[in-house]
This record gives sequence, structure tokens and C-alpha cells, in this order.
Amino acid sequence: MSALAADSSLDYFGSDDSAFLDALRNVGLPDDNALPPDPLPVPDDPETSIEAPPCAQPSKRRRYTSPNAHGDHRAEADRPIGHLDEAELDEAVYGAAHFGDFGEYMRRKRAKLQNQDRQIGEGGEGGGIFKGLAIHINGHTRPSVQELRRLIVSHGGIFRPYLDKKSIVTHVITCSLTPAKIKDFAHMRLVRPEWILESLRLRRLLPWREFMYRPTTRVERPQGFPPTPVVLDDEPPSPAARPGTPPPARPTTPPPAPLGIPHTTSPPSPTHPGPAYAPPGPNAAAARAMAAPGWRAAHTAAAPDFLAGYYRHSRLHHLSTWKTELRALVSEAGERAERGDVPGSGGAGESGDKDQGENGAGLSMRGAQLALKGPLKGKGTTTAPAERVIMHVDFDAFFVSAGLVSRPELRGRPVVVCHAQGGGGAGSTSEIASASYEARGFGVRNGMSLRQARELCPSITTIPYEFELYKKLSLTFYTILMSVADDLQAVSVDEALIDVSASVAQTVVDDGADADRACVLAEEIRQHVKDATGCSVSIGIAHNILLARLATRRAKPAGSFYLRPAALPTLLATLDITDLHGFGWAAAEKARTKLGTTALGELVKKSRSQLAEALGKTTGEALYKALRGEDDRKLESDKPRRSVSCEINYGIRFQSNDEAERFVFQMAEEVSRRLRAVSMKGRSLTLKIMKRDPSAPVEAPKFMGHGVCLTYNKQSPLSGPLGRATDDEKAIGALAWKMLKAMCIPPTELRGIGIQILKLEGAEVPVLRAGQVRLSFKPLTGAGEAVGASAAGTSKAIPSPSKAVVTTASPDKASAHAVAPEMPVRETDLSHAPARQQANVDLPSFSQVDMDVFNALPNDVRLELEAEYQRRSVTPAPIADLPVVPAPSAPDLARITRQLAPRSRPLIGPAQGQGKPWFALPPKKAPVPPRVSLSQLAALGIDAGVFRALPVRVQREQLAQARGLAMRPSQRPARARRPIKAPTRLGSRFKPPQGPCEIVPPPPPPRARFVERPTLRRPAVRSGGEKRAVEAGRDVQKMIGEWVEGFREHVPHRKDVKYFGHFLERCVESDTGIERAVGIVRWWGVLLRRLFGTEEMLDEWEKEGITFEDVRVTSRLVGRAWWRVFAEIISRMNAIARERFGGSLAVR
DNA sequence: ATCCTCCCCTAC
DNA sequence: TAAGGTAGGGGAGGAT
Ligand SMILES: Nc1ccn([C@H]2C[C@H](O)[C@@H](COP(=O)(O)OP(=O)(O)OP(=O)(O)O)O2)c(=O)n1
Ligand SMILES: [Mg+2]
Repeated sequence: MSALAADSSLDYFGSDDSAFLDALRNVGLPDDNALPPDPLPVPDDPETSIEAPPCAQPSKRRRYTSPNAHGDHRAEADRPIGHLDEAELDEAVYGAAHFGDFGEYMRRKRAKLQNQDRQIGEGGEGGGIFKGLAIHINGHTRPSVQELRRLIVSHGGIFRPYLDKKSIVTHVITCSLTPAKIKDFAHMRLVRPEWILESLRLRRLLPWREFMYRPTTRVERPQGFPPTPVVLDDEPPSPAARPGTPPPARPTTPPPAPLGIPHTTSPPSPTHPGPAYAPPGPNAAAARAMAAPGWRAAHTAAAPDFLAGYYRHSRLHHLSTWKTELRALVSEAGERAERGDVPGSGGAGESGDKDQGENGAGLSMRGAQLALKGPLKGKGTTTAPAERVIMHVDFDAFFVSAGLVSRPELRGRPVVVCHAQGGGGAGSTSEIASASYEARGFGVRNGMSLRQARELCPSITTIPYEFELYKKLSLTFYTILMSVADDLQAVSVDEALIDVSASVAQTVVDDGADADRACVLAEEIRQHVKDATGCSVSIGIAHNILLARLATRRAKPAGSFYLRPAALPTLLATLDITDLHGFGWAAAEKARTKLGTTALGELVKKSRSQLAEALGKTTGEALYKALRGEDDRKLESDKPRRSVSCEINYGIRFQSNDEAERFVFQMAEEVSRRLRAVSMKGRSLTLKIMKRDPSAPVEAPKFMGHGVCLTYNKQSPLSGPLGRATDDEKAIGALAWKMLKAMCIPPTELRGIGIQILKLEGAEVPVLRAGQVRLSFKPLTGAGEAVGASAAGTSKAIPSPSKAVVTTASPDKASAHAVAPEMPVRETDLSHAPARQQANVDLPSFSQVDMDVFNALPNDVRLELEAEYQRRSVTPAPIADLPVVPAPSAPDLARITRQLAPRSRPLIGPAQGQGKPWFALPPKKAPVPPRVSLSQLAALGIDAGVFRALPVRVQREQLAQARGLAMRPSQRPARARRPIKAPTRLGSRFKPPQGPCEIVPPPPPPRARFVERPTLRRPAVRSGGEKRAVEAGRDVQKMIGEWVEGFREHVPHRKDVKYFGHFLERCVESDTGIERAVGIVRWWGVLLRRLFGTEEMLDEWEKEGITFEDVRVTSRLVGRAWWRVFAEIISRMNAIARERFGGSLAVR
């Protein structure tokens, strides 16, 4: 029970310390009337328990709170914490307090936090220099909120977690304020954290004014407009300026700028001030949806097509998959390099020593430079660790940057990527994947809910995901890195570690110190990537991985930074343990409870054994060394894969066992598919189950989320029909279902399901598919050895893989990395590519080819490729069979391919050896690119960058499409339709006027004195179906006129915007509506220009400080609002247009 | 000691 | 309306 209490409080408060929990537990007191019985002994609602044999309750049930505070709160009254009547506690603490403004939740939470502080204070570090102060901390701070709180409380101060009218706050600590808060706090004592730190250092309370917080240049503006851009995303600091020193100062005053600071701590539960991820308690929208008949069956995991749709939209799934695929690609490239893949290149790396790092030459991507490096081959072994030059390269706000490539109009504005689009979603729990640096200036961070973001920054703009684009940019990025790296470790789709020791040595700089050369090289890389992708990356440079990562913090955004060991102490003094890669919330908690601090500046004083004791041996020692700038880990570019899994913990809402069973089998198919994709089989299956915690509401705070759960993981040996390892979906499904049944969990309580396959083995020979390519490597390395090793089984048998063994003999490795069907490399630029040169073409290894795509190729192309592969005898048998043998899991592979595949044809691998390293070679018979001038493209509304990236065939299509489009509605290319999900939706989706009309209530009157404002929602439209809407062009134009005119002194109404936006989007979706939509939008633009002037004019007026009478000022702001809405809608239309046609609309 | 199994944790 | 996945390092504690 006590364990539970601790657990519950932790869930609830996140960063509570155990002393406090102990104290609470020991207080002992009456129960909370709201308390439900302790969940433990209570059997699960028996109602629909899965009918199963002996219900063996799984051995472990663990409470799972999302590591990410997805708004999941343990039900307050979950379990007795003690016998303290909390009202009395409050009373004692605050005197006659009234909490009318607080819900029960907030009230209790606050009381507890307060109590906790008392505990800290009592145990405290003495001194009372903060006595009499009541301090609130706002937003992100450095040190962290928790750390500051601890410092304050332990020195006699009071920590105020929240602001309200009832309790006094003497000071507010902050590092950054949103405009809204600046206003709120106008009359308060705003002070920087340094006040606390310095006061403590000098052991006396320093005058707060000396540390007064001043908003950085930002000026608040009325309508919630974004501040002037803090940092331009696409404006790198002055070039390779002074190497060895930080890039030109960012617009920051306080040392650690609010920008670029990674998420702080506190995963579980909202401990920090600021908006909550979601309101506590069941998600209202979800409750409503679930109550609607048919909704659950159509939109949750109970729907037959849920799995595919879910994965198609899951960013985390993509992130994970890409990472795996990139690793495989890198690994393959390494192998090719070692092998001296390019014909004729026999020599360079002695056959004997393989090691990937083997001079740059090894990483064949190097092109011309390699020649020079040849002689240096020994490098991998000779270079002392201290001399290594490691770069950590990472896109700035990757998803956003990618999205802005085609939305330049949004640059400089607070933008986030998330699923929820448009102005709506006030309470949206949609998660933000990436926030622009401007948005971060408001405190918005990756991983927040849209709702939180809107609270911090009401004017935030959302843009949709573009997964294909991310993947494309990523490949380009990696190709560039490969061309300079001696070694490369794929970290994620937007991030990699490279060893550039050799390249640096070669970089020409007069008078160059290594550091100088490294910085020059870094800037070159940044420029290359920028040119090739339109996005900026930042680069951290140092002698080891750890420092390089730290350096990146300073480099961001859009810069590079060389961190020399000597500078480390100073840097560390400002950092928290969670700023180190690999150290998160849990580590910080351990440090805090066991060592009394999370500040690196303090931790550095701890002994090695102290750290080891607190954090574990390995981790502790790693930290000890890290604090001294030591890190001898080497880049990992070819580790064998050890597991393949598939889990979904979202949208799981079953009513019956049948639904659950169906879903489990679908998941089994999915894992099976993944296994086959990498030619692996497994001998062990782990079923991972999440079950709603009995105390958690049926609907989680996050829409369709899993909420607080108990987890059950059960492992079982897996074997196929014939005995050993298997990838058979039926075997997997049957076992998984059997295990789930045995858990006796009512299907209604399931919230997450996962299947993980372990003990992997390479698939057996008989299978022709991709995996067989693995064999093709053997002849080159010695078949005998390979066979022998294969008997050895799993990698474990070969512990620290000696270099030699790795490449030649490990079957796991070979099979694991030989295949990357989901991420075929393809040409990125046809028009630049030189004609194919027979000898040097680097076709992807056959295993890398996505079979579906391959099979779908035009006959001649396919035959030619087959011939080529045969010629090289890379793959003996398969070729003949391929066309015949349909890919094993055709439908699903097809799905995946569709999901990842661009409209272009895949196939050709990145160029090796000579030539522009970062552009792939064209397919044979490259068609002649159409001749179009940039201006022509512009006239047609096609984005030149996008266009250039398309295969010629598609270019032609697009061109034709656009030309027709400009004139009259025309045929759309096959397969350009947006996916449609549930049938129920289908109806409304294509009846523009209807959906919105039903959903959107009439907009309330504008705030000010506008009496009869026109509305877009009018009966005229309501009556129509799709046809009507299309016919409505004239009407719509008229309506817009009225709308804009009516609101010329007011910001457009959100609902109207939403409605209008929907209408236009649907027009773009339909074949017949595009032209009309473009016309309408143009007309709209004309009206806006007429009324408010262009945006540029507005800018001018503003810059020049031109102020007319108030009216004009108002009008200027209103004008901006209109233009902003205008841009938003256009960008949404363009998103659709891009998806359908690959270009943007010419609406401006 | 050393392995193995079941977690937890972290990252993107 | 939203899409909270996944692989791998490492620790605790039992089996060997
Ligand atoms: N909680 C998160 C974190 C990241 N991502 C995705 C979107 C990010 O764009 C991408 C890269 O993650 P980074 O941590 O590198 O963050 P950004 O690139 O967005 O910003 P920056 O690297 O500049 O801090 O991964 C995500 O979907 N969810
Ligand atoms: Mg990034």
C-alpha cells in the first residue's frame, strides 16, 4: 500500500520527493470520501472478461503513466495517501483560504506542493536568506523549476506554484515571458534566476533589482500578434566567421536563452506552472464521440482499417522506422565501402582490416577528396581519441523547417507542426511535433499539446505533416554527410553524428588550427544542406560525442559551435543533468534525492563512487567522465538489430473479445511483415499490454489516449510450424492472442497492445525474397566463414565483435542490414544527373529494392535492371522469380510503399565515387526534362524547388496539369486523391456546405460595435450539396465582399475563417473546384489590398512608426489579422494542392 | 562472477 | 479528432 501511495503521488505531482511522500504516508488520517477502494484486490469488472481458461493474472502489473505527461493524472482520490484533511491543511498553511477559483484538483495539488516544500525546508540546507519571500516561477528556467524551488524552499523562502489573487507573491522568477504574461506580470517584481543563484553563492540576499528581468526586445501587441521574429530561421549567422568561438551572439541577453533549450524535466504530471497538456479528467470530446453511435466502431482500433491509417499518421512511428532504415542504409554503405564495392578499386583498404572508419575512402561517398585521403588509411586505428573531430549535425525545427520550404510566407512566425489544423481546436490535445524558434520564444516546445501552445501563443500557426518530404530531405542530408564523413552514426531522421577527423585535416585554411578547419568545414556542410534542402541545420563540434552534442545546444539555431574542453567547466556550470544526452527525468530525480542537486556545476564535485551509487555503476561513471569532458564512445554505424516490434497504445477502445482478437491478429500480421522485410525470424514473443488503471477515468485526458494504465508484459517462446524461429503471422497471432486471453483483462479495459519479437535469427535460405541478397555478400568475404558463424546463431555469441568478424561472419548483421525495403533511395535530381556510367553506377543492393516498386516499374526498365543485377551476379536466382512471386505480404508492403513512396520512382542508389556525391544517378534512359523557365513555373503556381525534385515523367504530368489548371478544370493525375477514412465520414466530407453548417454555430457578434455583421454561414449555402457549393462561386465572391467589408474594422471571426477555409480546401480537393477556389482567393486578396493595403505597406507603416488616428492604427492591426488569415488559408490549400499535384496554387 | 529475464528509461 | 512508436542501454535480482 505504501508503495502505491508513493506511486500515486508521483504520478500526480511528478517531481515530489520521497521525503515528502514518506511524510504524507505517515501522517495517517481519515479517508477522503471520494476514495474508491484500493484497486489492487478488486477484480476487474467481470462483465466482459475475455472468456479464457485459467485466468492467470500476469506476474507483473506496473502503473504506467506516460513518460510525457500527456495530461494523464491519477485520479485524485485514487488511494488514501494519509489521514490529513486537506482542507484543514490548507487552512493551516494559508489561514482562512478560499479556493473558489480552484477546482478540487488544483486545490489539493497546491496544498501538497506547499507541504512538500515544508518538508524540504525542514530537511533543509540551513540558512534562511529567502525568508519572507514568496516566489513564483514562470515558464522554463535554468536551472530548472524544480531546482530553483528546492533552493528557495531550502533557504527559507516560500515557493508559489501558482498565481492567484489569494496568496501573496513577492517575486516572479523567469527566463522568458510570453507577451500575455508580460502584461499579467507588469506590476510584479520580475527577476532572473541568477538572483537566487548569486544570492546563495554570496550567502546573502542581493537586491532583486540588479537581476530584474527585462523582456528581450519583444513588444507586446494587441491582437495577439507574434512578436517580430526573434531569430530568422533561414538566416545563418555570419559565415564561417571566427572559428573556435561561438557564432555571432544570438538575440539573447540572459546567458541561456529561452531559445533552443530542450524540454526541461518533469515528464509525469504537471509540476510546473504553465498551461496543462489537457484538462484533468476525461476528455470531453472523446466522451461525446464515444457516446455517438457508430463512432467507436469507425474510428478506433475496432475499425477494420485502423492500424494502417494509424501508422500512416503516426509521427513517432515514422521517426522510429526511419531511424532503423537509416541505420541500415549507413551500414550498407559502410559494407560497400569496406568491400571496395566499386569495381577496380581493389586496393586502398587492405582486405584484412575492414573497419568502416577506414579512411574516408572507405565511405565511398567521398568522391574526389578520397583520392587524397587514400594514404591515410590507417587513420581509424592511429588517430588518438583526443584528436577525433566529431560533429553533431541536426536540423533546426526539422518538421517546421521542412514545411516552410513551401510556405515562405510563414517564415519568421510562430509555427508548429501538428495534426489539428486551422484556427479551431481551442482545447485540442493534438501533439506538437515541432515548433519553430519563433514559437519557442513563446515557450512552446516540441511535444506539447496544441492547447498548451495556443495558450502560450494564441497566434500560433499550424501546418500539417509532410512525411514524404521529411524523408526526402533526410536522404539528401545523409548523402551530404556521407560525402564528408569518415564515419557516421544515424541518430534520427534529422540528426547524425559524423567523424570528420580526416576531412578536417584536409580542409584548407591558411594558418589553420584544427578547430578553425573544423569550423570552416562545418559551415560548408551547413551551406550544402541549406542549398540542397532549403532548411538550416546546426552543428556542434568537439573531440567526442558528448561534447559535440553539448556544442549543438550552443550552435542552435542555424549555427555551428566548436566546444573545446577548456570551455567545458564554464558551460557545465550553467547546465542541468537533463541537458546531457541520455539523462532524463528519472536520472534527475535520483540525483536530486540522493545527491541533493541536479546542477552539473554541483554534480561535478561529487566523487565517482557517489555518482555510481546514485545513478548506477555504468551511468554514474559515464556521468563522472562526462563532467570532465571525457567520452570515449565511438560512433556506432553497424549494430545488428535485436528486436522487431509493433505496438499501439492509442485509440484502443474495444467492446468485445472479437474486436480485440481481430486487432491482435492484425498486429501480428504487421510484425510478421516487418520481420520479413528484414529477413528475420524470432524465437521469442513478448506481449505488451496496457490496461486502464481502475482509478483512471474511462476516457483519458488526451483524446483517445491510453491514460494512466497498468502494464502487463509477458514473454513466451515462439516457434513456427516447423519448430524454430518464425515470422509466421498466424503463429505469432495465435500465441499473442492466447497470452492475452490468459491475462483475463476485460476487452473494454484494454488501452494498449504490443507485440515484440526477440531472439532474432536471419531468415533461412529457402526464402527467395530480399534477404537472400545477404548471400551475395558472402562470396566476397568468404562463404565458409559465414556459414560457420551462422551456426553460432545470435550475435550474443560474438561479444565485442572484433572488426574482422563483424563484416564477414555475423549472420545477424548481414541479414539485419542488408535490407531496407522501406526506404529505397531514389534520385533526387534528375536534371542535374550526368548520364549513367555503366562501370560506376551504384545500384542499391538488391535487398534494398522495394519489391513492390520494382515490380511496378515499366517493363523495359525493370528488365534492364534485372539484367544489370544479373550481370553483376549480385542476386542469382531471385531475378527470374521476382515477377512471378508476389511479395509475400503484398497488400501491406504496398501500403507502406504508398505511405513512403513519393510520386517519383525509387530505385537508384546514391552515387558512389566520382561526381557530385549528393546527387544520385538517373535511371537508365533518363527522359529529357521538360523545358520550363522559372518564371513560367511561377506563373503556373508551381514551386520550382518541388518541381525540380520530381522525376521527369511526373514533371511533365505536373506541367500539363498546371497548364490545364490555369485555364479550366482538368483531369487530375491518377492516385492523387486524399485518403478517405471512415465511410461515415465520407458523406459529409464531400459536401462542403453541409458539414460546417451543421457543426458551426452562428458566429457571435464581433466584439465591438458592429451591429449587423455579415456571416459566411448563410442559408443560401446551407441548402446546397456539393454541386450547390460549386455553383456558388458567384455567391461566394459576393459573400466575401460582404464579409470583408463588414469586418473591415474587426478581426475576422474565427468561425467564419474556419468555414471559409473548409470550403476552399474542399474546392481544392475536388476536380472541379480548383479554378474557382483560386479565383475566389485572388478576389479576396484584391479586397484585402484595397481595404488594408499590402502586408508590405503595413510593415512599412509600422517600421516608420506612422501613426494616424486611432482608427488607422486599429485598421492596421485588423489588416494584419486579415492577411494572416489569408496566408493561413492559402497555405492549407497549398498543402492539399501539393499532395495532389506536387505544386502550389498561383493565388497570390 | 556471469548470464538471463524483466523491467525502466531515453531519445527522436 | 487524432494518430502516446519503438529500439536499445542498463539496472535489479534470480538462476547458474
Ligand atoms: N516530441 C517530439 C520531438 C521530435 N519530434 C520530431 C519532430 C522534430 O522536428 C524532429 C526532430 O526532433 P528534434 O529534437 O531535433 O527537434 P527539432 O528538429 O524540431 O528542433 P531542434 O532540433 O532545432 O531543437 O522529430 C516529434 O515528433 N516529437
Ligand atoms: Mg532537430
